[in-house]
Amino acid sequence: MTQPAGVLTEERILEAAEDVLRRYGPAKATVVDVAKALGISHGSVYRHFPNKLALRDAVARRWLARIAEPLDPAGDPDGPAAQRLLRWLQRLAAIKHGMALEDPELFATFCQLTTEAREVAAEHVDHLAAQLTEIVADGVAAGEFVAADPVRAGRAVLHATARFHHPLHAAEWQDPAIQDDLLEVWTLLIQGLGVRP
Amino acid sequence: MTQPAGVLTEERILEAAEDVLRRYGPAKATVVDVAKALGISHGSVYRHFPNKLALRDAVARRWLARIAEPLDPAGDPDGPAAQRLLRWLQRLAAIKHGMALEDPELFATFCQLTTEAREVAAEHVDHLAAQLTEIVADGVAAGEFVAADPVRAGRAVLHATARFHHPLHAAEWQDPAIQDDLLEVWTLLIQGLGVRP
DNA sequence: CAGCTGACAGATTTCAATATTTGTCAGTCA
DNA sequence: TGACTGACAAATATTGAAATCTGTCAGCTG
Repeated sequence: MTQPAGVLTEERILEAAEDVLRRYGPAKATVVDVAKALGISHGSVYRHFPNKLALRDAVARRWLARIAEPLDPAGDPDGPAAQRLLRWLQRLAAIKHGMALEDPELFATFCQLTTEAREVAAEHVDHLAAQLTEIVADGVAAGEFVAADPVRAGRAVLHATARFHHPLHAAEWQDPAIQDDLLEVWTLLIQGLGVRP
Repeated sequence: MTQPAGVLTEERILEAAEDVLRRYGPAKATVVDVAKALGISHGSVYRHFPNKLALRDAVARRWLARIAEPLDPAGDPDGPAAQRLLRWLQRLAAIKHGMALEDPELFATFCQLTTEAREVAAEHVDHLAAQLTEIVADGVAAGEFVAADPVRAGRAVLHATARFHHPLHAAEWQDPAIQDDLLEVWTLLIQGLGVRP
């Protein structure tokens, strides 16, 4: 429980906080627990974070950044934009669905944390939308897509696929048809109702 | 509290149950309350509904039917399918957003009831998807849309617009930009990324 | 003196006793 | 006879006293 010293950095506090949240869940995790895990008094934690909420927000931010990082379109630059878009959506869905299936309790913790940290979640949404914008813009540059405003189009794609990545819909991910549903929505988005296939 | 007799019909019990749910909320509403409102003993309620859950499901079913009814595409048969689709989506959104804004407590009751009654909610989703399918099929018949399978397309449109009508997203409806977001998604769905405007 | 401790007040949570509710069923009543 | 009652057991919810937690700060320590 008492960890050998080293400097007390925000990083180390976050590490411990994440651990405690994992172990006890969001309802039971206390600042005292975090301090105990670090072998310090809980007062010290307040030297680095103004309050418990800020600490939680910081944990949520790290968590979400870790999700967005491997999705960066720069990591998958080849092929038609339509296909890259599909791969991006499927990867995002796979990450979330994986979390939800493998460790439902941890996922619940994650959900609660992120829905409470509205600001942080909004940043994350912006980040994801920006990644989609990049793909759409590439598609436009390649003459593959027509989009007057790739920024708005990127956001619209994210919104249209909320059911497949928004944690609120986690319960629906149990249904194996969810994969097909995503494909179907993607098809609509790409082709539009007005285009011959 | 004690209502004059008349025959004790399921209809009257549902009426009373809905009233009690409205008044007390889902957490406090008891079968005893419902019986009291009808001036009967709570045992009598169990003569018509096997248990409390079935009673709640029945209330939820009525509630959802009342939402779906005015949306019937047969009530708005004129104009291009794309416009009818937009009107349908906007009407659905307006109904839900209106409930959420005007009487948040009642809406919360409604949400809890429907998320607990998974079966009933699924029926409702099917019902809405069928209405969308109708519009899409009309569009295809008129040569306005191309959709290999209007049933799947209808479902896809409903899924793609979940953010705008699914009660889970109610918190996001506070943002006035939600109207524009819907328009944007609709545009994508109708035009597709691949069509010149 | 910068970084930490630990005692403290007020807010929040826990826990166990107490009360209410659900669902059943033998019996009443018209 | 068939619709209804009301007493009952088991499950669930409420309550309030006790315990814990959050956030502060005066003072310690290296």
